[in-house]
Amino acid sequence: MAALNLLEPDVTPRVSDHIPQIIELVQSLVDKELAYAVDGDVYYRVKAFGGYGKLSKRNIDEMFESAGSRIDVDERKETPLDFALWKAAKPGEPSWDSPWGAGRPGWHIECSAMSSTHLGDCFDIHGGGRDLIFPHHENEIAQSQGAHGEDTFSKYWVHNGFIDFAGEKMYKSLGNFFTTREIINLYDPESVRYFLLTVHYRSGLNFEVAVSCPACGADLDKARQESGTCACGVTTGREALRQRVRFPGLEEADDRLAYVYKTLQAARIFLAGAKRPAAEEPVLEHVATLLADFEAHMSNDFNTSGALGVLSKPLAEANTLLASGKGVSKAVRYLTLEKFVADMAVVAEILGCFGQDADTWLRGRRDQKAARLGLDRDRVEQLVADRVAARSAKDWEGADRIRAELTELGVNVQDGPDGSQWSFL
RNA sequence: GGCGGCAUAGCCAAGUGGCUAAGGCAACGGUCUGCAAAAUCGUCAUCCCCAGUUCGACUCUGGGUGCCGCCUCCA
Repeated sequence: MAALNLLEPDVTPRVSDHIPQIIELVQSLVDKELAYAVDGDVYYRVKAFGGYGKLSKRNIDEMFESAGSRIDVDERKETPLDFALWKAAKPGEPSWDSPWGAGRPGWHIECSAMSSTHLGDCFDIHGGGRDLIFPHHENEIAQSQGAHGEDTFSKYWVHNGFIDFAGEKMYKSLGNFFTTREIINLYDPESVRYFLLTVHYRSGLNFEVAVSCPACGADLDKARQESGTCACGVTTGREALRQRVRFPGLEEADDRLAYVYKTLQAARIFLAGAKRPAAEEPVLEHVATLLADFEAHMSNDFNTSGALGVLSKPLAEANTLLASGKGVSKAVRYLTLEKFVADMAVVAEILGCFGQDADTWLRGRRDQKAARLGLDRDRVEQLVADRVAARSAKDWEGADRIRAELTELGVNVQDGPDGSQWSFL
């Protein structure tokens, strides 16, 4: 979690530490006749709670009719929709004493009990996967509002979509999923975070999976990923195939992140080497509205995708300014870049992205890749130095020869006003 | 079978009852560069199908198709 820049929860409550609160909550529902006890079980009387179904937009009357058509109904319940708040103990199960005998909590009640214990009867946001909307969250509402009143419990619901790998399902030959650990071993955790941010939280997210044949290096299409057999005739086992997995979506995210960091880095270098103008002047249009545009999207149900989108124009504007001061005054150039850097810091704080030191991030990215590819860095540095020497002697042929050599190694050299930098192709 | 959600360019993905339907990737064409890369500029969609409502719908309603989720002691 820390690697993904997620904050630690303040409280991680355990059900077994809240049995008294749970019993108290169940009792209050019984007292209000919203629940009834049968043979040591306690069930919620769904029909007695008027708002049932409002979260999942289900019609309760239709549900009463169709419920039970697929499963056997416990005859002791008043209606099939009634759900357990407390279950009588079965032999061998952990249990606690209660007014209804030894038993354990039902499967929704702890959320109601623990949320009111730690957050109070009313709180702002309740999250969860969209698969939990019915019945889990619906039942939580029935329990909490039944006990505490109609205007209590969560003000907003945040239901997130799911992550898929390679579309509908995973391939048998690859296994069914990849862990976060496996993925951040391959890609920078911040790139993963950025990738997650490129879609709205309510939408699902698909990790496209690319796999190449260990024998010939050809990319395997879906059918071949499934079978593990390449066109070249070689069949690869699951573990070996998993070693060959790439996530194109994450690579794209990683490149985008690098673009942002490079821009930020260049802007900081520029500002460090220039003088701040004495008088204030209006900054260029896209940078001027960056923060307001960004926040408008974020304020609209955490639209991170839209928010990321509005960063493009100011980013390009900054890069244009960085490349040349043509057409703008020195003051506007400086002040625009200054505001760009400052506002991006605010954006970084909100997103948990773009907040690292650009030099460190960029260098770390390159070093990690060099290590993974087993690149001989000393040799690369030497070749780059040789090429710089050749260039300053205007030995273009020699310089080109060295560039070709570096290309062989998968390395690209960029010539800039401040010298030559190398990176990966 | 029932209920809920989604369906936007080659790919990813925002968005709106009427103004140019964001942005990214890819592609193509410029600028820049000794070469190149990076950067930058430009080009690239009428929004799953059918029928309605409306002066006008991609955006609303109904039907269809496809995909996802739930209805299974998993919270």
